[in-house]
Amino acid sequence: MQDSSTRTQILAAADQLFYERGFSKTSFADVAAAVGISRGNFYHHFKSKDAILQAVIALRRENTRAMLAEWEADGSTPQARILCYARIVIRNRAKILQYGCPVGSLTTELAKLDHALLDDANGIFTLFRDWLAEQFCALGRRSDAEHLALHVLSWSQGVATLASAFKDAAFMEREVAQFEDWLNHLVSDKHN
Amino acid sequence: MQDSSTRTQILAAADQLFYERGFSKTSFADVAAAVGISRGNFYHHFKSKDAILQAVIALRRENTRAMLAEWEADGSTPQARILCYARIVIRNRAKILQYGCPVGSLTTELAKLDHALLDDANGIFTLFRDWLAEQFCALGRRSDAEHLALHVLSWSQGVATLASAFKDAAFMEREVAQFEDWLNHLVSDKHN
DNA sequence: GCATCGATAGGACGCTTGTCCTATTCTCGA
DNA sequence: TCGAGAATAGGACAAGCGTCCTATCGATGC
Repeated sequence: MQDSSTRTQILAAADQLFYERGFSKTSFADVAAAVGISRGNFYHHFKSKDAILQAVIALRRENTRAMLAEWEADGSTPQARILCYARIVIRNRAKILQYGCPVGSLTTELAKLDHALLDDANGIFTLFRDWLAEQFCALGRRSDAEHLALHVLSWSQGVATLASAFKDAAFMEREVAQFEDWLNHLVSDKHN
Repeated sequence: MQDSSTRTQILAAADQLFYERGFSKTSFADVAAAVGISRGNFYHHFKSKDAILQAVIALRRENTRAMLAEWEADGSTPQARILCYARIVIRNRAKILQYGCPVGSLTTELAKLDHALLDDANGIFTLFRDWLAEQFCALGRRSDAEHLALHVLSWSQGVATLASAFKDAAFMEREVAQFEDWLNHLVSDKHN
Protein backbone atom coordinates (compact mmCIF):
# COMPACT_ATOMS: atom_id res chain seq x y z
CA MET A 1 0.00 0.00 0.00
CA GLN A 2 2.70 2.50 0.87
CA ASP A 3 5.13 1.27 -1.75
CA SER A 4 2.60 0.19 -4.29
CA SER A 5 3.93 0.16 -7.78
CA THR A 6 1.36 2.73 -8.89
CA ARG A 7 2.49 5.26 -6.33
CA THR A 8 6.08 4.73 -7.36
CA GLN A 9 5.17 5.17 -11.00
CA ILE A 10 3.29 8.38 -10.26
CA LEU A 11 6.27 9.75 -8.39
CA ALA A 12 8.67 8.86 -11.17
CA ALA A 13 6.44 10.44 -13.82
CA ALA A 14 5.84 13.57 -11.75
CA ASP A 15 9.55 13.85 -11.02
CA GLN A 16 10.36 13.81 -14.69
CA LEU A 17 7.52 16.10 -15.79
CA PHE A 18 8.18 18.66 -13.06
CA TYR A 19 11.72 18.81 -14.34
CA GLU A 20 10.95 18.95 -18.04
CA ARG A 21 7.89 21.21 -18.01
CA GLY A 22 8.05 22.90 -14.65
CA PHE A 23 5.78 22.39 -11.67
CA SER A 24 2.93 24.73 -12.50
CA LYS A 25 2.81 23.75 -16.15
CA THR A 26 2.44 20.08 -15.26
CA SER A 27 -1.18 19.09 -14.67
CA PHE A 28 -2.74 16.10 -12.98
CA ALA A 29 -3.93 14.99 -16.39
CA ASP A 30 -0.35 15.06 -17.71
CA VAL A 31 0.98 12.86 -14.95
CA ALA A 32 -2.03 10.54 -15.07
CA ALA A 33 -1.63 10.16 -18.82
CA ALA A 34 2.09 9.46 -18.45
CA VAL A 35 1.40 6.67 -15.95
CA GLY A 36 -1.70 5.43 -17.76
CA ILE A 37 -4.20 5.76 -14.92
CA SER A 38 -7.33 7.81 -14.38
CA ARG A 39 -7.47 11.09 -12.52
CA GLY A 40 -9.75 9.50 -9.99
CA ASN A 41 -7.21 6.90 -9.10
CA PHE A 42 -4.72 9.67 -8.72
CA TYR A 43 -6.48 11.22 -5.82
CA HIS A 44 -6.40 7.95 -4.00
CA HIS A 45 -2.62 8.18 -3.80
CA PHE A 46 -2.06 11.92 -3.43
CA LYS A 47 -4.65 14.19 -1.96
CA SER A 48 -3.41 17.37 -3.65
CA LYS A 49 -0.90 18.68 -6.15
CA ASP A 50 1.25 20.03 -3.35
CA ALA A 51 1.29 16.56 -1.83
CA ILE A 52 2.86 15.19 -5.02
CA LEU A 53 5.37 18.00 -5.09
CA GLN A 54 6.31 17.30 -1.50
CA ALA A 55 6.75 13.61 -2.26
CA VAL A 56 8.81 14.38 -5.37
CA ILE A 57 11.07 16.68 -3.38
CA ALA A 58 11.47 14.01 -0.70
CA LEU A 59 12.33 11.49 -3.40
CA ARG A 60 14.94 13.80 -4.89
CA ARG A 61 16.41 14.42 -1.49
CA GLU A 62 16.72 10.68 -0.93
CA ASN A 63 18.31 10.20 -4.33
CA THR A 64 20.72 13.01 -3.62
CA ARG A 65 21.70 11.52 -0.30
CA ALA A 66 22.34 8.18 -2.00
CA MET A 67 24.44 9.84 -4.70
CA LEU A 68 26.53 11.68 -2.13
CA ALA A 69 27.10 8.44 -0.27
CA GLU A 70 28.29 6.86 -3.51
CA TRP A 71 30.73 9.67 -4.14
CA GLU A 72 31.92 9.33 -0.59
CA ALA A 73 32.81 5.73 -1.42
CA ASP A 74 34.09 6.32 -4.95
CA GLY A 75 36.36 9.29 -4.39
CA SER A 76 39.58 8.45 -2.61
CA THR A 77 40.37 12.07 -1.73
CA PRO A 78 38.22 15.11 -0.93
CA GLN A 79 39.44 16.64 -4.16
CA ALA A 80 38.28 13.62 -6.17
CA ARG A 81 34.90 13.79 -4.44
CA ILE A 82 34.42 17.44 -5.28
CA LEU A 83 35.21 16.57 -8.88
CA CYS A 84 32.42 14.02 -8.77
CA TYR A 85 30.09 16.91 -8.13
CA ALA A 86 31.49 19.05 -10.92
CA ARG A 87 31.18 16.22 -13.37
CA ILE A 88 27.46 15.64 -12.96
CA VAL A 89 27.26 18.65 -15.26
CA ILE A 90 28.88 16.50 -17.94
CA ARG A 91 27.09 13.32 -17.00
CA ASN A 92 23.67 14.94 -17.24
CA ARG A 93 24.72 17.08 -20.18
CA ALA A 94 21.82 16.21 -22.48
CA LYS A 95 19.13 16.93 -19.92
CA ILE A 96 20.78 20.09 -18.64
CA LEU A 97 21.09 21.48 -22.15
CA GLN A 98 17.34 21.12 -22.54
CA TYR A 99 15.94 21.82 -19.10
CA GLY A 100 18.66 23.32 -16.94
CA CYS A 101 19.38 22.14 -13.41
CA PRO A 102 16.47 20.29 -11.79
CA VAL A 103 17.21 21.77 -8.39
CA GLY A 104 17.91 25.31 -9.51
CA SER A 105 14.96 25.61 -11.84
CA LEU A 106 12.56 24.22 -9.25
CA THR A 107 13.70 26.56 -6.48
CA THR A 108 13.57 29.51 -8.86
CA GLU A 109 10.03 28.62 -9.83
CA LEU A 110 8.90 28.08 -6.25
CA ALA A 111 10.52 31.32 -5.15
CA LYS A 112 8.42 33.21 -7.68
CA LEU A 113 5.28 31.44 -6.52
CA ASP A 114 6.09 32.17 -2.89
CA HIS A 115 5.40 28.50 -2.42
CA ALA A 116 5.38 26.96 1.03
CA LEU A 117 7.55 24.08 -0.16
CA LEU A 118 10.42 26.33 -1.25
CA ASP A 119 12.30 25.48 1.92
CA ASP A 120 11.81 21.78 1.22
CA ALA A 121 13.26 22.24 -2.24
CA ASN A 122 16.15 24.23 -0.83
CA GLY A 123 16.87 21.21 1.32
CA ILE A 124 18.41 19.54 -1.71
CA PHE A 125 20.75 22.49 -2.17
CA THR A 126 21.58 22.27 1.51
CA LEU A 127 22.53 18.61 1.19
CA PHE A 128 25.01 19.44 -1.54
CA ARG A 129 26.29 22.50 0.29
CA ASP A 130 26.96 20.68 3.53
CA TRP A 131 28.57 17.75 1.77
CA LEU A 132 30.82 20.05 -0.25
CA ALA A 133 31.69 22.01 2.87
CA GLU A 134 32.79 18.77 4.52
CA GLN A 135 35.08 18.05 1.61
CA PHE A 136 36.63 21.51 1.79
CA CYS A 137 37.07 21.05 5.52
CA ALA A 138 38.94 17.84 4.80
CA LEU A 139 41.13 19.84 2.44
CA GLY A 140 42.13 22.06 5.32
CA ARG A 141 39.82 24.92 4.42
CA ARG A 142 37.96 24.80 7.68
CA SER A 143 37.50 28.55 7.96
CA ASP A 144 35.89 29.18 4.59
CA ALA A 145 34.56 25.73 3.77
CA GLU A 146 30.96 26.84 3.58
CA HIS A 147 31.80 29.84 1.44
CA LEU A 148 33.67 27.60 -0.96
CA ALA A 149 30.75 25.18 -1.02
CA LEU A 150 28.34 27.95 -1.96
CA HIS A 151 30.80 29.12 -4.58
CA VAL A 152 30.85 25.68 -6.17
CA LEU A 153 27.06 25.40 -6.08
CA SER A 154 26.82 28.83 -7.66
CA TRP A 155 29.25 27.80 -10.36
CA SER A 156 27.17 24.79 -11.30
CA GLN A 157 23.97 26.82 -11.41
CA GLY A 158 25.51 29.37 -13.71
CA VAL A 159 26.82 26.69 -16.03
CA ALA A 160 23.46 24.96 -16.19
CA THR A 161 21.56 28.18 -16.87
CA LEU A 162 23.87 29.39 -19.62
CA ALA A 163 24.26 25.98 -21.22
CA SER A 164 20.51 25.59 -21.38
CA ALA A 165 19.95 29.10 -22.75
CA PHE A 166 22.56 28.83 -25.50
CA LYS A 167 22.41 25.05 -25.95
CA ASP A 168 26.18 25.16 -25.75
CA ALA A 169 27.80 21.85 -24.82
CA ALA A 170 31.32 23.08 -25.54
CA PHE A 171 30.83 25.77 -22.94
CA MET A 172 30.01 23.12 -20.36
CA GLU A 173 33.16 21.16 -21.14
CA ARG A 174 35.30 24.29 -20.90
CA GLU A 175 33.81 25.27 -17.58
CA VAL A 176 34.36 21.84 -16.06
CA ALA A 177 37.98 21.84 -17.24
CA GLN A 178 38.46 25.30 -15.75
CA PHE A 179 36.87 24.10 -12.54
CA GLU A 180 39.40 21.29 -12.28
CA ASP A 181 42.23 23.80 -12.68
CA TRP A 182 40.73 26.02 -10.03
CA LEU A 183 40.44 23.09 -7.64
CA ASN A 184 44.03 22.01 -8.31
CA HIS A 185 45.31 25.47 -7.48
CA LEU A 186 43.17 25.57 -4.38
CA VAL A 187 44.69 22.31 -3.18
CA SER A 188 48.30 23.20 -3.95
CA ASP A 189 47.98 26.63 -2.30
CA LYS A 190 48.15 25.33 1.23
CA HIS A 191 48.02 28.80 2.73
CA ASN A 192 44.48 30.06 2.84
CA MET B 1 -1.85 55.11 -30.83
CA GLN B 2 1.46 53.30 -30.95
CA ASP B 3 2.89 54.94 -27.89
CA SER B 4 -0.33 55.50 -26.04
CA SER B 5 0.07 55.71 -22.32
CA THR B 6 -2.12 52.66 -21.83
CA ARG B 7 0.08 50.48 -23.97
CA THR B 8 3.12 51.70 -22.07
CA GLN B 9 1.44 51.00 -18.76
CA ILE B 10 0.49 47.51 -19.87
CA LEU B 11 4.06 46.80 -20.89
CA ALA B 12 5.46 48.09 -17.62
CA ALA B 13 3.00 46.03 -15.57
CA ALA B 14 3.58 42.90 -17.65
CA ASP B 15 7.34 43.39 -17.43
CA GLN B 16 7.18 43.50 -13.66
CA LEU B 17 4.68 40.66 -13.25
CA PHE B 18 6.51 38.35 -15.66
CA TYR B 19 9.58 38.89 -13.54
CA GLU B 20 7.95 38.50 -10.15
CA ARG B 21 5.51 35.67 -10.86
CA GLY B 22 6.83 34.14 -14.05
CA PHE B 23 5.31 34.26 -17.49
CA SER B 24 2.86 31.38 -17.33
CA LYS B 25 1.66 32.23 -13.86
CA THR B 26 0.79 35.77 -14.90
CA SER B 27 -2.68 36.02 -16.41
CA PHE B 28 -4.35 38.67 -18.51
CA ALA B 29 -6.53 39.44 -15.55
CA ASP B 30 -3.47 40.04 -13.37
CA VAL B 31 -1.98 42.55 -15.77
CA ALA B 32 -5.32 44.21 -16.45
CA ALA B 33 -5.95 44.57 -12.74
CA ALA B 34 -2.48 46.01 -12.20
CA VAL B 35 -3.08 48.66 -14.86
CA GLY B 36 -6.71 49.19 -13.92
CA ILE B 37 -8.32 48.42 -17.27
CA SER B 38 -10.74 45.81 -18.53
CA ARG B 39 -9.76 42.61 -20.29
CA GLY B 40 -11.59 43.79 -23.37
CA ASN B 41 -9.48 46.88 -23.64
CA PHE B 42 -6.48 44.66 -23.29
CA TYR B 43 -7.12 42.88 -26.53
CA HIS B 44 -7.24 46.15 -28.34
CA HIS B 45 -3.56 46.68 -27.58
CA PHE B 46 -2.19 43.14 -27.71
CA LYS B 47 -3.81 40.43 -29.70
CA SER B 48 -2.43 37.53 -27.68
CA LYS B 49 -0.41 36.68 -24.62
CA ASP B 50 2.60 35.88 -26.74
CA ALA B 51 2.32 39.32 -28.30
CA ILE B 52 2.74 40.89 -24.86
CA LEU B 53 5.67 38.63 -24.09
CA GLN B 54 7.30 39.60 -27.36
CA ALA B 55 6.80 43.28 -26.60
CA VAL B 56 8.13 42.86 -23.07
CA ILE B 57 11.22 41.11 -24.38
CA ALA B 58 11.74 43.87 -26.94
CA LEU B 59 11.38 46.44 -24.18
CA ARG B 60 13.93 44.66 -22.03
CA ARG B 61 16.30 44.45 -24.94
CA GLU B 62 15.99 48.19 -25.50
CA ASN B 63 16.55 48.89 -21.83
CA THR B 64 19.58 46.63 -21.84
CA ARG B 65 21.02 48.38 -24.86
CA ALA B 66 20.54 51.72 -23.14
CA MET B 67 22.20 50.45 -19.97
CA LEU B 68 25.18 49.13 -21.88
CA ALA B 69 25.54 52.48 -23.62
CA GLU B 70 25.54 54.17 -20.23
CA TRP B 71 28.26 51.87 -18.94
CA GLU B 72 30.20 52.55 -22.11
CA ALA B 73 30.13 56.22 -21.17
CA ASP B 74 30.59 55.80 -17.41
CA GLY B 75 33.47 53.36 -17.31
CA SER B 76 36.79 54.87 -18.30
CA THR B 77 38.49 51.50 -18.87
CA PRO B 78 37.24 48.12 -20.09
CA GLN B 79 37.91 46.80 -16.63
CA ALA B 80 35.73 49.46 -15.06
CA ARG B 81 32.97 48.69 -17.55
CA ILE B 82 33.04 44.99 -16.76
CA LEU B 83 32.74 45.91 -13.11
CA CYS B 84 29.59 47.85 -13.95
CA TYR B 85 28.12 44.57 -15.08
CA ALA B 86 29.20 42.68 -11.99
CA ARG B 87 27.74 45.33 -9.75
CA ILE B 88 24.20 45.16 -11.05
CA VAL B 89 24.04 42.12 -8.82
CA ILE B 90 24.50 44.47 -5.89
CA ARG B 91 22.39 47.27 -7.31
CA ASN B 92 19.41 44.97 -7.87
CA ARG B 93 20.11 43.02 -4.72
CA ALA B 94 16.63 43.22 -3.23
CA LYS B 95 14.83 42.05 -6.34
CA ILE B 96 17.35 39.33 -7.10
CA LEU B 97 17.06 37.94 -3.58
CA GLN B 98 13.34 37.52 -4.14
CA TYR B 99 12.99 36.65 -7.80
CA GLY B 100 16.40 35.78 -9.19
CA CYS B 101 17.71 37.17 -12.45
CA PRO B 102 14.98 38.44 -14.80
CA VAL B 103 16.83 37.24 -17.88
CA GLY B 104 17.92 33.88 -16.54
CA SER B 105 14.61 32.93 -14.99
CA LEU B 106 12.70 33.88 -18.13
CA THR B 107 14.92 31.88 -20.47
CA THR B 108 14.80 28.90 -18.12
CA GLU B 109 11.02 29.05 -18.08
CA LEU B 110 10.72 29.44 -21.84
CA ALA B 111 13.17 26.61 -22.43
CA LYS B 112 10.93 24.28 -20.42
CA LEU B 113 7.88 25.43 -22.36
CA ASP B 114 9.69 24.94 -25.67
CA HIS B 115 8.43 28.43 -26.39
CA ALA B 116 8.96 30.01 -29.79
CA LEU B 117 10.15 33.23 -28.17
CA LEU B 118 13.06 31.58 -26.35
CA ASP B 119 15.46 32.86 -28.98
CA ASP B 120 14.09 36.37 -28.52
CA ALA B 121 14.69 36.13 -24.81
CA ASN B 122 18.18 34.79 -25.40
CA GLY B 123 18.80 37.94 -27.39
CA ILE B 124 19.17 39.81 -24.11
CA PHE B 125 21.85 37.39 -23.01
CA THR B 126 23.51 37.86 -26.37
CA LEU B 127 23.60 41.62 -25.93
CA PHE B 128 25.43 41.23 -22.64
CA ARG B 129 27.70 38.54 -24.03
CA ASP B 130 28.77 40.55 -27.06
CA TRP B 131 29.28 43.68 -25.03
CA LEU B 132 31.37 41.83 -22.46
CA ALA B 133 33.35 40.17 -25.23
CA GLU B 134 34.17 43.60 -26.64
CA GLN B 135 35.48 44.68 -23.26
CA PHE B 136 37.68 41.62 -22.97
CA CYS B 137 38.94 42.24 -26.49
CA ALA B 138 39.88 45.74 -25.42
CA LEU B 139 41.77 44.14 -22.52
CA GLY B 140 43.88 42.26 -25.02
CA ARG B 141 42.02 38.99 -24.65
CA ARG B 142 41.06 38.80 -28.27
CA SER B 143 41.43 35.04 -28.57
CA ASP B 144 39.19 34.02 -25.67
CA ALA B 145 37.04 37.12 -25.29
CA GLU B 146 33.79 35.32 -25.96
CA HIS B 147 34.68 32.47 -23.61
CA LEU B 148 35.41 34.98 -20.88
CA ALA B 149 32.15 36.78 -21.60
CA LEU B 150 30.19 33.55 -21.21
CA HIS B 151 32.09 32.82 -18.04
CA VAL B 152 31.08 36.17 -16.57
CA LEU B 153 27.46 35.68 -17.60
CA SER B 154 27.53 32.26 -16.04
CA TRP B 155 28.96 33.67 -12.85
CA SER B 156 26.16 36.18 -12.52
CA GLN B 157 23.50 33.54 -13.15
CA GLY B 158 24.91 31.30 -10.48
CA VAL B 159 25.05 34.13 -7.98
CA ALA B 160 21.46 35.14 -8.70
CA THR B 161 20.15 31.59 -8.41
CA LEU B 162 21.91 30.80 -5.15
CA ALA B 163 21.21 34.19 -3.60
CA SER B 164 17.52 33.81 -4.36
CA ALA B 165 17.35 30.24 -3.11
CA PHE B 166 19.10 30.94 0.20
CA LYS B 167 18.10 34.62 0.52
CA ASP B 168 21.75 35.26 1.26
CA ALA B 169 22.84 38.85 0.67
CA ALA B 170 26.25 38.34 2.26
CA PHE B 171 26.97 35.66 -0.32
CA MET B 172 26.29 38.16 -3.09
CA GLU B 173 28.70 40.67 -1.62
CA ARG B 174 31.40 38.05 -1.25
CA GLU B 175 31.01 36.88 -4.79
CA VAL B 176 31.21 40.39 -6.22
CA ALA B 177 34.36 41.07 -4.19
CA GLN B 178 35.87 37.82 -5.44
CA PHE B 179 34.91 38.76 -8.95
CA GLU B 180 36.81 42.02 -8.65
CA ASP B 181 39.89 40.11 -7.52
CA TRP B 182 39.57 37.70 -10.40
CA LEU B 183 39.29 40.57 -12.86
CA ASN B 184 42.31 42.31 -11.35
CA HIS B 185 44.41 39.21 -11.76
CA LEU B 186 43.16 38.78 -15.29
CA VAL B 187 44.27 42.29 -16.15
CA SER B 188 47.67 42.09 -14.48
CA ASP B 189 48.46 38.72 -16.08
CA LYS B 190 49.22 40.09 -19.48
CA HIS B 191 50.13 36.70 -20.88
CA ASN B 192 47.08 34.70 -21.80
C1' DG C 1 -19.14 -17.75 0.10
C1' DC C 2 -19.20 -13.54 1.97
C1' DA C 3 -17.87 -9.17 3.91
C1' DT C 4 -14.33 -5.63 3.96
C1' DC C 5 -11.60 -2.39 2.14
C1' DG C 6 -8.01 -0.74 -0.89
C1' DA C 7 -7.41 0.18 -5.99
C1' DT C 8 -9.26 1.97 -10.01
C1' DA C 9 -12.37 4.42 -13.24
C1' DG C 10 -14.93 8.15 -14.76
C1' DG C 11 -17.77 11.82 -14.38
C1' DA C 12 -19.34 16.41 -12.06
C1' DC C 13 -18.20 20.70 -9.80
C1' DG C 14 -16.67 25.44 -9.77
C1' DC C 15 -13.08 28.29 -11.09
C1' DT C 16 -9.66 30.42 -14.08
C1' DT C 17 -7.61 30.78 -18.36
C1' DG C 18 -6.91 32.88 -23.21
C1' DT C 19 -9.70 34.46 -26.72
C1' DC C 20 -13.30 36.76 -29.04
C1' DC C 21 -17.50 39.73 -29.80
C1' DT C 22 -20.43 43.53 -29.32
C1' DA C 23 -21.71 47.58 -27.47
C1' DT C 24 -20.59 52.24 -25.68
C1' DT C 25 -17.60 56.22 -24.98
C1' DC C 26 -14.04 59.35 -26.41
C1' DT C 27 -11.11 62.05 -29.70
C1' DC C 28 -10.12 64.64 -33.33
C1' DG C 29 -9.94 66.10 -38.12
C1' DA C 30 -13.02 67.64 -42.03
C1' DT D 1 -21.06 69.92 -36.14
C1' DC D 2 -20.56 65.61 -37.06
C1' DG D 3 -18.82 61.37 -38.47
C1' DA D 4 -14.97 57.99 -38.43
C1' DG D 5 -12.26 55.36 -35.93
C1' DA D 6 -9.63 54.53 -31.86
C1' DA D 7 -10.25 53.43 -26.89
C1' DT D 8 -12.68 51.22 -23.38
C1' DA D 9 -15.97 48.11 -20.99
C1' DG D 10 -18.02 43.93 -20.10
C1' DG D 11 -19.83 39.78 -21.14
C1' DA D 12 -19.71 35.05 -23.71
C1' DC D 13 -17.10 31.12 -25.10
C1' DA D 14 -14.70 26.64 -24.87
C1' DA D 15 -11.06 24.51 -22.75
C1' DG D 16 -8.27 23.30 -18.98
C1' DC D 17 -7.40 23.26 -14.23
C1' DG D 18 -7.51 21.13 -9.22
C1' DT D 19 -10.75 18.91 -6.58
C1' DC D 20 -14.26 15.84 -5.15
C1' DC D 21 -17.80 12.13 -5.40
C1' DT D 22 -19.71 7.80 -6.43
C1' DA D 23 -19.62 3.29 -8.48
C1' DT D 24 -17.28 -0.74 -9.76
C1' DC D 25 -13.47 -3.99 -9.54
C1' DG D 26 -10.31 -7.21 -6.94
C1' DA D 27 -7.84 -9.19 -3.29
C1' DT D 28 -7.76 -10.81 1.34
C1' DG D 29 -9.36 -12.69 5.90
C1' DC D 30 -13.09 -15.05 8.28
